[in-house]
Amino acid sequence: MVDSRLVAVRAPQAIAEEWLEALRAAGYRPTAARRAVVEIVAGASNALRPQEIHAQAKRRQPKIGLVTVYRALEKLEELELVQCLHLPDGSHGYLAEFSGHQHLLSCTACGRVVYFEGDDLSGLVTALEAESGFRIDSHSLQFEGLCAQCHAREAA
Amino acid sequence: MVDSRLVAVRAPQAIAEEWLEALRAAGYRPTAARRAVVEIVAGASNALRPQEIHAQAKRRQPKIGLVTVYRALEKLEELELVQCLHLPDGSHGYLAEFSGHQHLLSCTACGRVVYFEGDDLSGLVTALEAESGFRIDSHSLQFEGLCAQCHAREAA
DNA sequence: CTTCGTGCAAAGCGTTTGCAATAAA
DNA sequence: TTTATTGCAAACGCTTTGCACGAAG
Repeated sequence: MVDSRLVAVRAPQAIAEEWLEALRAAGYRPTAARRAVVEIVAGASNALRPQEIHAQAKRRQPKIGLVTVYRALEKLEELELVQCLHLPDGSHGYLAEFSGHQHLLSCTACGRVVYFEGDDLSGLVTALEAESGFRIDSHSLQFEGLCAQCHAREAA
Repeated sequence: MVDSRLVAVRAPQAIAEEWLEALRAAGYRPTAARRAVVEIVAGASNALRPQEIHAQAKRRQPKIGLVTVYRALEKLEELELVQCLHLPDGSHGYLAEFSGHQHLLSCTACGRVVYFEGDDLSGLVTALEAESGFRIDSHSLQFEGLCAQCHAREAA
């Protein structure tokens, strides 16, 4: 039996301030546009597409362009503050990257994402390396299903 | 400790004939274009992009179009003969789908793919369902690393 | 003033669709 | 002949790039 543990999420504002500080430390300017993107992604509980982030950001910064969102995400990804995941339709979703090695559980209906950690794949990795001759560097483990709300909605 | 087992691969020609028969059975016509695509994908040891398949297919069927490759892959995927995986750059790679639930181990250097089965994630799934409220439908587990050849080449 | 960031427009890429010509049943 | 299939071109959506304007240090 493998141990798992859902990950506690910190306050979005705290994360946002932390990210802006990290940007500053890396020599990037904490502009209004970047602040908007940072606050949206830090406060989201599911993976957001650049378009969705852009739509939300325009409510705060009406003149912000989609391109600026892409470029802000690029910086955040570079600093390992957000992670990018490939969605089924080929586009990308961005979400906060928490410390440590974690995996995702995503809802196929609403896109909600929950993180967990505590998988222990080391035994499998060792066995595979011995059998295949590969040197295994990384793995990705992702679960999909329906979250409680969507499950209830489906039943109705 | 989790058990793993590498998967034995059948002869490419046998797979190709099987796929053509499956297409026929599903009411699709086994045309020259489809034969080319089928033989290429069935004989590949790594995931191929539509463009790569097209390039190889043109050597047999010079007039074949990229679109035809996409449509052939669509049918093969529908019949669950090939599976499509999302590559890091956002494009897709296609490869033979073997029976049973299997996972991949891919080489980051050369693209070679090895399959394995025997992971047991049921305990983790049960624990996650209880903690998150999700109903988990599927999971994907993928390992990346360097295959023996590329590992040796890197050392040189 | 110098450097970085922005927005716009246009290009790039993988993929999909519309349609007339073609090949299979 | 009837129906599926093909190839071409064009459209599409997501993402990236070039460039001049604007803002931050």
